[in-house]
Amino acid sequence: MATIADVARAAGVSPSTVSYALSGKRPVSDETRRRIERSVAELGYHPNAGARALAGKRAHIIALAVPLRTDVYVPIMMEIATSVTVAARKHSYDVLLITNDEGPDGIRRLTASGLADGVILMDVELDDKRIPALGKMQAALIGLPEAPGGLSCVDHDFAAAGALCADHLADLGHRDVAFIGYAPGIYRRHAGYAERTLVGFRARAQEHGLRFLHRPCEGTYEGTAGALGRILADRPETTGFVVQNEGAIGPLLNLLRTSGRTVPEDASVIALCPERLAEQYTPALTAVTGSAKELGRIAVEQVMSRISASMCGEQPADDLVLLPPTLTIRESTGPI
Amino acid sequence: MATIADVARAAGVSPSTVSYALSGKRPVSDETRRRIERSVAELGYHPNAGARALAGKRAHIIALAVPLRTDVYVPIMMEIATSVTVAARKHSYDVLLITNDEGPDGIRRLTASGLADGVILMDVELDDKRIPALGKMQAALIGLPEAPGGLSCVDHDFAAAGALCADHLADLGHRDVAFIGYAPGIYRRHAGYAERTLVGFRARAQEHGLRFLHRPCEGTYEGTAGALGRILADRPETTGFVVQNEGAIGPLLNLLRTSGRTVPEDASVIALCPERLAEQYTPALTAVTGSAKELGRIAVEQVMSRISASMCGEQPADDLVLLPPTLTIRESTGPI
DNA sequence: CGCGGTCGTCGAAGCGCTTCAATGTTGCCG
DNA sequence: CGGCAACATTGAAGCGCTTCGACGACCGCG
Repeated sequence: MATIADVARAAGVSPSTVSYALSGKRPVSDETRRRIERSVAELGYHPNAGARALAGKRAHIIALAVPLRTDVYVPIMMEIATSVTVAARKHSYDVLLITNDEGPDGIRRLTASGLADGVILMDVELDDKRIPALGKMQAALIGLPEAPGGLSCVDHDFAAAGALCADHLADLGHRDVAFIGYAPGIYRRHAGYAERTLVGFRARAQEHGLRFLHRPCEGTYEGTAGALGRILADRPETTGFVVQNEGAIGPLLNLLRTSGRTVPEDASVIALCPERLAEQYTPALTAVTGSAKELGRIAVEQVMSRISASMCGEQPADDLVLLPPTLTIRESTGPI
Repeated sequence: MATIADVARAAGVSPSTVSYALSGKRPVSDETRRRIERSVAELGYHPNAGARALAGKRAHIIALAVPLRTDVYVPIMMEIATSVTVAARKHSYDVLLITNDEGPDGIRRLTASGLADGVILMDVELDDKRIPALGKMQAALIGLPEAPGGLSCVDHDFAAAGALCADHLADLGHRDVAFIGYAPGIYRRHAGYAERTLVGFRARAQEHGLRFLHRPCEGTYEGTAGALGRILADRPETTGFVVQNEGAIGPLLNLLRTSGRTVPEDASVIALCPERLAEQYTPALTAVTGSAKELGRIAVEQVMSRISASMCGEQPADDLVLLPPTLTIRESTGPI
């Protein structure tokens, strides 16, 4: 394996010059730089990661803490993971995967060993036990904790998404609407995304003078049947439905059909879910969506900026980004 | 951050003794070891990863190359990724994520920089362009390439899975069966898993004297409708269906129902898909499954054994593991 | 009692890189 | 033409760890 000394010898300069030429931290004459670049290419030189980390005091690695939980829509997690990896590479960083089963200790280990310069925490809960473990480690959170003090966070603007749903249904003339949400356990756990969506929806629905019901719902056929049954029993005049539980979408459409309601003529359904999911139903679903890719990309920018700030001895600025959602009108909503 | 020297000072020994105590590469008296362990705990010492990699000539990191493709069932990928991470941690290894968009160069970079000691390639194709880039890097492949010469591979035994389907349908008395496969493009690409399943199914079906049709099928409602339509037109007496395309399962069940066939009374459906998927349909699907977790675990064992072999100067043995599939009988198959 | 052999410990070298202080070189101004 | 920048380059130190060879202490054996 070629070392920096090999390159230096081949280019007829000293190792330090090669280092400076490659890092650009000091000016190097064009002539010298060219010779060095040629030698690097010829020898297929790549700096040794360990040595670089040791001497340079940064590992050029960020850690990505993925959840083990499976009650979230997994493809989204994967999408975020790949967008994080791609975005990190743009900064010449690599991505280390850590799972929750090591718990907060995993994060402590990274901090203490200098393996990673920063962390991205996915699927952050309101009161996430991983946050205290961060210590001095630079971090970006995907999801909003209760107390984001001094941390960088990025998330979908779920409140805006909820509001968008209310707007759309109100615009179409619906007066009685129902919100079919996540499983009760999720609300009990005070998952931020679930609550914020609901709050946004509720507020805007009230502004529009809509009457509405919220029904938590397990993402199963039976769960959905129960939720829908109670909605139609409590308020049979309901014509607008908002679903935030991926598992309930298919059942809901079937149940509406079998109860004699045609979508979108008799009932409008609007989903809070990824594009791909919304498109694969019949009828294709009007949906409010956020970009998972964007989430990952921004989280990377946030850690990167924190890392470079902390390298310069500055106090990294905290930062909160809420990504605006998009409403895509498809075939499942219509005027009443 | 505490260093090995700090620990040594606190324990009243030399740094090398601490190193030996922690690695166990040389005997250390119980008394000394205890003092060292106490100091380690008190100081919260974790060896610096960079220094360890530099001096020890191994990074304690394996890379995991995940596909960017989305025409595979993503949760499986995620499951493999987490099981790899968990298994790697058991060996005190961490996992670095690399995506295909860097292509073979990404792998070359890892090899040259010594960032990773080994690689696991997921979703390996028959003629995978990443394989030549491996060079001297220790690797395990998840999936079977055309020429696994000298490499370690692990995959589901798709042929056995296909055979299991044929067995089950034959046992139940079905004589005319259909295999609803992946999209034609997948067969044209000669994806190993698709072909092997089909081969295994075909051979066993013939042994049982079954008559059967194979229909590639896009994973959409329309695609499935077309495939099923042709099957029922060509051979209306077909009563057994094997589906290997996740996207076709839902549509198939609906289509059978609307064509007046009750499952499992009039037609049996057996799916080649993950458990979780099979369970969520009504009726719950009889399915042939392999364990994704196991795939990841074994791949890790394979790289680990190769890494330690190569550290000892031995030639790592190649290894091929095909995981036997399991048939889980649920509600979608019955005697005819 | 002396010799070889363990056993436990230590000092020092070195892994490949970054970075600082210092050196040599050139060019410009007064 | 002397002196002082500014620039390009270098040697050497050191990051924190592993590992090798060496050393002293202690044991049992002849």
